Amino acid sequence: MDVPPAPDAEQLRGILSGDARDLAPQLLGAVLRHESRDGAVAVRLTEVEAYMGPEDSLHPDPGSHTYRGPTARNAPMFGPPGHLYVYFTYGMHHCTNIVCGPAGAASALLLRAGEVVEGVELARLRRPTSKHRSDLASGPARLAKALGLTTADSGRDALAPPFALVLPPGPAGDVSSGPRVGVSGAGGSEEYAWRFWLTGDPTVSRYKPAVQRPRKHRPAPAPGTARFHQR
DNA sequence: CACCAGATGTGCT
DNA sequence: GCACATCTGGTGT
Repeated sequence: MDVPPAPDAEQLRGILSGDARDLAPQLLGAVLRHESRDGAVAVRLTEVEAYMGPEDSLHPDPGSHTYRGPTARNAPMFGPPGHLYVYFTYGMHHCTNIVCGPAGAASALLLRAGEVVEGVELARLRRPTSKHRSDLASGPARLAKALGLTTADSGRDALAPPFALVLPPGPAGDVSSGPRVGVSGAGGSEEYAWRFWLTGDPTVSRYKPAVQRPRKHRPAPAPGTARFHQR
C-alpha cells in the first residue's frame, strides 16, 4: 500500500498560505513540536481559532489584533505563513498563533488547546498547576506554557528547527465550530464563528463567553479646554 | 457553577 | 496617561 509522502516544509508552507478559516479543520490533529535545551514537547492540536486581517474587505475582523493595521507586536501576522505569532496578555500569559495566508495578508490560527503527545514530564514541570494530563495544554496560555513559548519566539518559523509541524494524514475526526472565546464585541458573535475543535475531545477548553465590559466612561473634555502635549 | 484577583505589555488618545 | 487584554487559578456557593 503506497502512502502519500508527508509534505515537506515548503509544501506545508504552501498549504498554510490558504485561508485560515478553511485550514482550521486540517490543522486539527496536527502536531506542533518544540525542542529546547530542556527537552522536547509536542502537542496534538484539538482546538483552534481563525483571525483575519484588515485586508479582507468582505469580512474585516474586529476581533483580530490586526484590525487596526500593522504594529510592532502584530507584525508576524503580516509575514509569511508557517511562522509563529506569540503575544503576551493579562500581565502573565502568552498565546500562540500559526500565521496563515500569503505574506502581506494578515491571518492566523490561534492554538487554543491540544493534547501533549511527547514530553509529558517536561510539560508537567512547566505547568505544575495542572491536575490531569488533559489539562496540560487545555487553553491557549496553557498550550504556550507547555510548549515553553514566549514573545521571544514570535516571528520564528514553526516549520524549521527547533520547531516542527506535522499534519494528520487525513481528517482527524468530527469538527465542531462556534463563536470565538474571549473576543468582546461583534468579533465574538455568531457571525464570526471561527472557533473549531475536535468534537468531544477531552482536551478542548471549556467555552467561556467574553466578559461583557460595560463601556468604560471616558470623560469628554470640558468645553473650552484644550489638550496639548508635553515637550 | 459563579465570581474575581492577578500583573503588565500594548496601543490609543 | 490610561483602558484594555485571543487568560488562569483559587475561592466560595
